[in-house]
Amino acid sequence: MSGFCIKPRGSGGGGGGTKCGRWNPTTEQVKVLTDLFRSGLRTPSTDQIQKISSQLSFYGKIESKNVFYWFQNHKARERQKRRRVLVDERNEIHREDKVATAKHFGEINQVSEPERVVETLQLFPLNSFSELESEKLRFFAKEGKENTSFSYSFGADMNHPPLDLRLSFL
Amino acid sequence: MSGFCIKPRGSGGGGGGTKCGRWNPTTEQVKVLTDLFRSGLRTPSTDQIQKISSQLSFYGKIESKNVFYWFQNHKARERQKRRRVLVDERNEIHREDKVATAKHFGEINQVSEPERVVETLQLFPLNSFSELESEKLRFFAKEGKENTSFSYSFGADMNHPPLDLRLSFL
DNA sequence: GCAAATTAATGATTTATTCAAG
DNA sequence: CTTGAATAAATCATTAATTTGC
Repeated sequence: MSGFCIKPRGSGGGGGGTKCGRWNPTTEQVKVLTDLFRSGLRTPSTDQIQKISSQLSFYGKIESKNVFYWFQNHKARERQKRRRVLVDERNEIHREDKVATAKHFGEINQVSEPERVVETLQLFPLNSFSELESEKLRFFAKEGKENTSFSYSFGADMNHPPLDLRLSFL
Repeated sequence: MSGFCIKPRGSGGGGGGTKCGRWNPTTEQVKVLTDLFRSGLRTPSTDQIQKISSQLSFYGKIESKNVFYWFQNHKARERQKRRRVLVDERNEIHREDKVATAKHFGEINQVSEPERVVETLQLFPLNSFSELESEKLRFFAKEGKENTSFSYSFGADMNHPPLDLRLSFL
């Protein structure tokens, strides 16, 4: 009966010799976990975690928390991956915001001049909405009680205007 | 005159499939909106919506109603997400065994004197957790009952046992 | 071929949010 | 308004891949 994890880590010092520092899943374990994930399992319940762990223990040392962490990490990193792809697409396509992705393969209207009409936007009637909007938006026409001011400052990208949102809410 | 959206085609009968019909927020816009949401804003007033929209128009085409809908949708979806989690929990566990939380694992660091009680770890039984873990994983500390059976079959490698995962999901 | 050095993956922790009870 | 519950995001840390010099 060789111990599983003999010594997590020495307290001080370099904590060097960590032998059994962390779970190292076998390929079988990873395969099962991945398939479960692909089957749609995202955040297994405690019950599920226990069962999975129990089953996977056949293939090697494993604890429930490993399963828990695995799903957390895998889910997060899949999402991260997706997000990055989307961001890349957005960045590469342009900031011109035309719906470049013709998901709807409908008639591709050649918006030859999307041309940001920003200037017009600035003229946007600041105290009334379009008809359509007014119908929907008059419901919250109850103005809020402005108390504090909220200033929003951007990170570092000076590509955009300074934009300090001085909104009279919050 | 909501003419930001260049009408791709006046025809269209129901005015349906307008290509430009849908607002496509830029990452900057989303960032600002998200930050506002995180700052506590849930249902902005008309004034607030106008100001936000006005500011965000710097980054691309946007209308007030977009802001309005964004907040409505975001709020609703956040809530929906929570509800969904709760429902899942209730359906699958509906007991004291809450969902595994990472918070409950965290204890390793703060211990003043870790004390090499590691040997206990060696006793780690395959279907229960060590004391240390049990403290953290007490949420796992319940064995499940098997409702449905989920049989998992491996590819080809017979190096492993049959392994039929009997999990109560899917 | 082989280790030391470096880089890429990924397991494990910590931190910041969210909604909603009390 | 405060706090409980539960992440998910961000981060830390260690292991495996790989590169490199010999």
